[in-house]
Amino acid sequence: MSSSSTRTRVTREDWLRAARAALVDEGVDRVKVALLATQLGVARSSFYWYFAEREDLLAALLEDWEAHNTHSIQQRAARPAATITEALLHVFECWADPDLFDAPLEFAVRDWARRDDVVRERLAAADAARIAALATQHRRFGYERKEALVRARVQYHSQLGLYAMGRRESHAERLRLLPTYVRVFAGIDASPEELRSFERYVRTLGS
Amino acid sequence: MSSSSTRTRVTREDWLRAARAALVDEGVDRVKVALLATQLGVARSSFYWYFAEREDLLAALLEDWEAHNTHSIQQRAARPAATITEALLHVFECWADPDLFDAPLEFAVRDWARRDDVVRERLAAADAARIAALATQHRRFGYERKEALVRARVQYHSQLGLYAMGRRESHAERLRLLPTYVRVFAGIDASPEELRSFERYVRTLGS
DNA sequence: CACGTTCCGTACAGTACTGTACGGAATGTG
DNA sequence: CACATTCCGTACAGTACTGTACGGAACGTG
Repeated sequence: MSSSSTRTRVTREDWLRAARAALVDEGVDRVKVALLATQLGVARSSFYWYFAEREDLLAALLEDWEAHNTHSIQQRAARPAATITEALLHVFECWADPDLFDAPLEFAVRDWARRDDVVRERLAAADAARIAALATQHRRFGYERKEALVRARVQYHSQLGLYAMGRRESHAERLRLLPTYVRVFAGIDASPEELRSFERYVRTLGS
Repeated sequence: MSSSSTRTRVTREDWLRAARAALVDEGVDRVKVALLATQLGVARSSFYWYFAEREDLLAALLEDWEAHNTHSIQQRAARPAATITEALLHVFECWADPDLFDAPLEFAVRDWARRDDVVRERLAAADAARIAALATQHRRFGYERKEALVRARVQYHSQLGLYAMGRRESHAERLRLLPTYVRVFAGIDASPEELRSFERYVRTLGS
């Protein structure tokens, strides 16, 4: 499936995948062309076919992260909903589905940002964009400007804090606490149908 | 004051200080003898007078962190108190005073732990020891085993989460929210005298 | 003021990277 | 089956580190 028509040994995607893995569990400083090459079983010159230099690889990694994680949130936040609780549950899909929001990658990037000014700015911009998306979502349901922003922040920060703890909630645990979370964030309860709909979504995911 | 009696250019403490700074704002992988040497304005051979090798420096850094941050919490948690609220406020001194709990160092070590198994184990042990100290503190005031542990965890995790956010509360903000925090953690309100006593402590700190 | 001790400068290996140059094997295309 | 294209192996510089060897300058002590 990943093989192109030629007898290409590794693709650009393979390099990116390996680099992302290294970034996530070893940090940027250990994303090295030489290491990835031996890991992939090819010479380093393959790398320089796909990328001009190491920096290009890191830039691509950052692009991917931004497009993926930030876009997932913006997308869910923009989805039409009848009530604020339904709208919130749409965003919650990001926290329940690793395919929508890649938490390990997110925190690897946050580490990276501590030592790289460019990344720090991109991260700050991403945080702002995500919170703005959540605030806009609230405003559509009548919250005035200031309260919408505060609620967006609380929601976003709470979720980041949970991830920062390294706490990996099971789907069961998540579903058990869900109604409470929603009540805290929205100020009102979600309807049983809304909760059931979210549960159905979670059940389509693995584990 | 830091100069010994000889014309020593840099001391072991100077190396440690510089290394700690590098660790905190660049990550372990950029704690390099060569860089610290130019930064301190001496040759690398000075380093090898004080340390056998780079690993020794890192080990010393880890020792310092553990002795400092963990010990501060254990110390405050063990201090005698008449009520649970007073006891809690003793621990809160750690969160208010950077000299007691070095948050930037704490998170630099947490990053480090992601890429080093030994550090990961030491960190896990430190987390456990700190939570145990807080749980023991609760048990002295009548909470039964299970509830004491849960309350200790909530308290510790909440504080770590706040730090993880990079949120730097001012002393004023901290004092304003303090009564609420205490009520949440202890389940009851602190007395006005207890709160005043804590405020006096905070006022002895800079800024 | 000899003399040992403490600390550091210089010089030498050795390793682990990055990026470049070039050639060649495998494939698709006329 | 020429022939260009795609990809990668090998070889060559060059840089940034680590650790070692050794000598010497500066001070403390008898």
